[in-house]
Amino acid sequence: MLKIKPTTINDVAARAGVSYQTVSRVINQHPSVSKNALERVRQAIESLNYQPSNAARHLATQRSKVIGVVSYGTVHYGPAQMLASLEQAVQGSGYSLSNVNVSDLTLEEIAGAIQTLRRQRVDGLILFAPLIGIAHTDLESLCADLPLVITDAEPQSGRAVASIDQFTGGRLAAQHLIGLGHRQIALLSGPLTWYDALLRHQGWLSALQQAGLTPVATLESDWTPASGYRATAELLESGTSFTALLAANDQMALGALRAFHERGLELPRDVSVVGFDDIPEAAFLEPPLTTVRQDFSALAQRSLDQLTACIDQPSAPRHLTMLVPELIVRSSTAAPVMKLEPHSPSLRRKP
Amino acid sequence: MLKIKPTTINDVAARAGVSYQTVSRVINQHPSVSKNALERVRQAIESLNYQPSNAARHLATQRSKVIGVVSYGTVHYGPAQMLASLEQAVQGSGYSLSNVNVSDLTLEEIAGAIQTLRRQRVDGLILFAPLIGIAHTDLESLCADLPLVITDAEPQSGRAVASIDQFTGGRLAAQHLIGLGHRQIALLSGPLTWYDALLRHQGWLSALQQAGLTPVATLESDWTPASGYRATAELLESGTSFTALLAANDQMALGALRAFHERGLELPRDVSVVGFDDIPEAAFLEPPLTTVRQDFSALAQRSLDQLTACIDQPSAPRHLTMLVPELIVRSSTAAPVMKLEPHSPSLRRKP
DNA sequence: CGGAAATTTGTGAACGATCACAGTGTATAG
DNA sequence: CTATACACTGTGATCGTTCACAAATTTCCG
Repeated sequence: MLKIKPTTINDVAARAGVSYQTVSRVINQHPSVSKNALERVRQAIESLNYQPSNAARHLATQRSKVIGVVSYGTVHYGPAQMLASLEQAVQGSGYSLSNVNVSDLTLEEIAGAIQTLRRQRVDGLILFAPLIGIAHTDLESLCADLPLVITDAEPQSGRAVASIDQFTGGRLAAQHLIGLGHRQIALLSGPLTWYDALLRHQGWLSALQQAGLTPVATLESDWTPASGYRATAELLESGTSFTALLAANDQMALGALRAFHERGLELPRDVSVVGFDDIPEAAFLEPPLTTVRQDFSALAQRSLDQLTACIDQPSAPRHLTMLVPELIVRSSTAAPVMKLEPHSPSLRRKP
Repeated sequence: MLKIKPTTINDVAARAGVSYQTVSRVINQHPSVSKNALERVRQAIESLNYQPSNAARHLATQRSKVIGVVSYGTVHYGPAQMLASLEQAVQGSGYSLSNVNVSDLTLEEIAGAIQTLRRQRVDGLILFAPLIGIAHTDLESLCADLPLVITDAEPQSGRAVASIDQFTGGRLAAQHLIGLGHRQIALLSGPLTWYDALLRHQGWLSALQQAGLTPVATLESDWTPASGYRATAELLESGTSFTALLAANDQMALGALRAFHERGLELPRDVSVVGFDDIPEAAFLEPPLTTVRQDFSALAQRSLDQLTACIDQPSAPRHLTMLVPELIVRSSTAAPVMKLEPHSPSLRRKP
């Protein structure tokens, strides 16, 4: 298990015939270095392929230049996209990312993730785990005095929050259907332990309520196409009558599409469906899916900007950023067939 | 910009009334600590919410306990899945992951990524960037004496490689179509700068050749549904006659599906399509997609096992792991309609 | 050419942990 | 009751870097 020691600042100094401090100055672009020394040190660095040790630097400067991320469900489209966007956004900012993905939304898991990141002495924290059920006081004590930006969580006073306005997104989707004339609308939610899922759900309800409607059915499933399929199949079996379905993400909408197809129902003639996310597949489904697009890279950029602001100036005021998502109308939605027609479009109306 | 200093081993020692060394022993579970001291230190750690500094530890022990990852294209399904699986796999191994996603497959980008990871003094490297065009000698000098596992790259002697056997995957897909009786097969490749794309392509060709066939068309696009759609549309416009299409991933297959739909072609009656990846959506498309499934979590686990073996014992022999992907037959493939029938299934045959 | 100012360079201590070794104190044996 | 082993505890040096300060060198001006 021999391990060859990497070259250090001293090796470079010896090679260049200067003191280690001069090398340090070159690395940190300190102005008081003579042209001569600068050149020699540069060459020594080059020829030894020297890279300064982040750990030693961190120890000496008391800043790790690492931003911690606590994520959840990165196998799903939204979180995966968010993570990739964050990675993109830190490029060139001088920071690097350290991500811990929690497999469960328990307080223990979250606490464990934060502790892992504390051991790394991260300079700040971006939380994009839906924190329903985690008391703010717990979070407070876990993060202590760490600069923190929360994503996908309820706005809390005194905390920097950057979110996509899921509530408005939900309203947008529902209003679209209502505007088309739908009055019998079923809801296919994500797991309501996710803050996003809850907010989209509440957004739907808000719009329905405003139009004097109540959902004809409320289903909850787990974001996957399979669960969306099952839930929709059950709904159809139950004989509930509806003309439109609001799904909390595109994958579940896809499962629903499949359930409709299998029963010979056509979109948008027999049912309208609105998804959420605008996954790359959405435009190419049969039919192309009307959905709500979220701008993850903008969210990532904002989160990062806010966090770095907090790090540089802890006294700075905490902002609350809300990005409004965008409704993308495609072909999975249309006006419902007139109620007066003899062959009513309502599905399997109970006898 | 005041920064409250995190608690150190000395704070704990003072609190517990012992020396810092005793605290260190408790942290590292050294046996020679009296029950009394152990208990007091534990309480001090608890009440101060102490977390040892990884950086200081790293400096003293000369091991960072970090594994570096160089990835490419993590917005796409495969790489994203691989990354999530790796994250899953390191949980509890004592290591943590540091990922750098390169935006370009140039030598400079790769070199930059590796340097970033060298500054972190990673204990080992997992490369899952398709390294076509990067000379082995370059790689050799970049990684010097770092334990290294390569994924998605050509087998190199002396290097540990863990891959999914894309070539065989491609063969499987092609053989399936050939077995069904297809003889006019078009190919829809990914960008051939990706090693995976190239290998799948070669696998297809190999199976076709073995059956005495040549592809009726060869398209190359960029993994996205949109590009798959465009390529397929162009193919249809060109009037080329074919009964089946091999796509290098499911998303491009989806784009193709859409192009067929729009022209009134039905699957699998008029055309058969095989994808690659088995994305969660695949089973719910219209029609459910026949595809080739890759086991990313197995790949991640293997890569990690190999790497840790290399780290613990650099002299250990390098293995070459090949995971065979699995053909998932669904409803997008069927035997072609008989050629003898009056209304031939071949598409837009040139006059 | 002398001396002050400015520029450049070097020295010692610190960061927070571990390692190697040298002390304690207590029990066990002769 | 002394000698020896053993369990436990503490001290100094170290890892690779930066910081604060001091020393050495150069530049400038009268």
